[in-house]
Amino acid sequence: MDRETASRIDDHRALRLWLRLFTCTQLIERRVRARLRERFDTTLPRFDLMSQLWRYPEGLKMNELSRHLMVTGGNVTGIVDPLEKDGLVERASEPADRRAYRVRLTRAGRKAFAEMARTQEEWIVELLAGLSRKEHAELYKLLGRVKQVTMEAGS
Amino acid sequence: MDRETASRIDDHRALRLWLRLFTCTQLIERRVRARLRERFDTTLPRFDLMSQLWRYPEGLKMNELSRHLMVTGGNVTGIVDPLEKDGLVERASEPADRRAYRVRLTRAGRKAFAEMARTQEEWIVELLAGLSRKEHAELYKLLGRVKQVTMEAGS
DNA sequence: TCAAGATACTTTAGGCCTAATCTATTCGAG
DNA sequence: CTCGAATAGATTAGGCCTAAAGTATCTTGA
Repeated sequence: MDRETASRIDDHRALRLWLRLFTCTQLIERRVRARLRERFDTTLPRFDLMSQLWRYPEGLKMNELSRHLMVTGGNVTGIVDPLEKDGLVERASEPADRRAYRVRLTRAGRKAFAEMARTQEEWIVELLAGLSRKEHAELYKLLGRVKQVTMEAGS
Repeated sequence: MDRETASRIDDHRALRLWLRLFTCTQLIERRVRARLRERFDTTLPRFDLMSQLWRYPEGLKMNELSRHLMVTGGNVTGIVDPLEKDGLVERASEPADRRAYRVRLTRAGRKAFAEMARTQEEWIVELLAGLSRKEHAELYKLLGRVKQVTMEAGS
C-alpha cells in the first residue's frame, strides 16, 4: 500500500502525476535513510551536509550551507553541532567577519564521507538498475522540465 | 541554489537522476506545505490523513491509516490526536475488537477537507500547467517504471 | 482451558525541520 | 563618526517522524 494507490481523490492528471512523483521519491529516500542508519549509523541530513563540504574543501559559512541545502539556518546549526562534536567537521573562525564561521570537513570527516559516498552511489545505481539508458535520459529530461516549470510558476 | 545543482559529487547517471527527482519533489512539496499553512492553517500530514478518511467514509483503524500513509503507528497517533481535539475526526469504538478504534471524519472534517482538496488540486494543476499533455503522460509512465523497478530491487 | 504469542494502539526518546525571536557584529547614509 | 538597518548565527517552541518499549486485548494450540 502507498499513498499514491491509496489516495485517488479523483482522476485528475496533474494530481496523479504529483502523487506518483512523491511516491517514487519516498520509496528511494526511505531506503537510503535506512541504509545510512544501518551501515554507517548516520542520517541523510548529516550526509547531505557533509557532501556540500566535500565539494568545497575551503569550507562554507553557515548561511551558505543553509542556501545549498535549502533549509533554515537554525536547522544547519542543529546538524553541524553534533557533527562537530563527533569530530567530522570543524568551525574555523573567519577573520574578516567575526559574526561568521567557516565550516570544513576534518580529516576524519573526509575519510568517513568518501566511504559513505561511494557506497551510497552503489545503492542508487543498484536501485535504478532496472531502467534502460534511454529511460534514464528521458526521465532526466522530463524532470528537468518539471523543475523549470515549477520554478517559473508563481510564488 | 538547490541540492541538485549544488551536489555534483560526480557525474554518474543514476545519482544525478536521483538528485533531480528529489529536487523536483521538494520544490512542489514545499509550496504545498507553505500554502496549506497560509491558507488553511494546517499541515501536509494532517491533510494526507484526512484525505485517506475521505476515501473511506466508514472510517479506518489506526493500523490501516498507518499502512495507507506509510508511517509508523506512533506517528498516526500523533496526528489523529490533535485532529480529534480540533473536532475534525472522531474515534468510534469497534465493538468487535476492544483494542481498536475506527477513525472517521466528522461533519466539520468533511466540510473542511472538501474545501482544502479542491484548492490544493488547483495549486498542483497550476504548478504543472507548463507541461504538455504528452509530457505529463510520458513522465507518469516513466515514474511508474521507477516505482516498479525500485520496489523490485532488493530489501 | 489457558498460557504464550500476536496484534492494536500509545508512549518515550531522540533527530529533523520551520518560523519567530534573540545577540553580536557589520554596513551605510547622513 | 554614529545610529539605524542589515546580516550571521544561535535559540526556542512546536510539529513531524522513527525505533523501541509498554499496555491492553485477542487468538491459538496443546
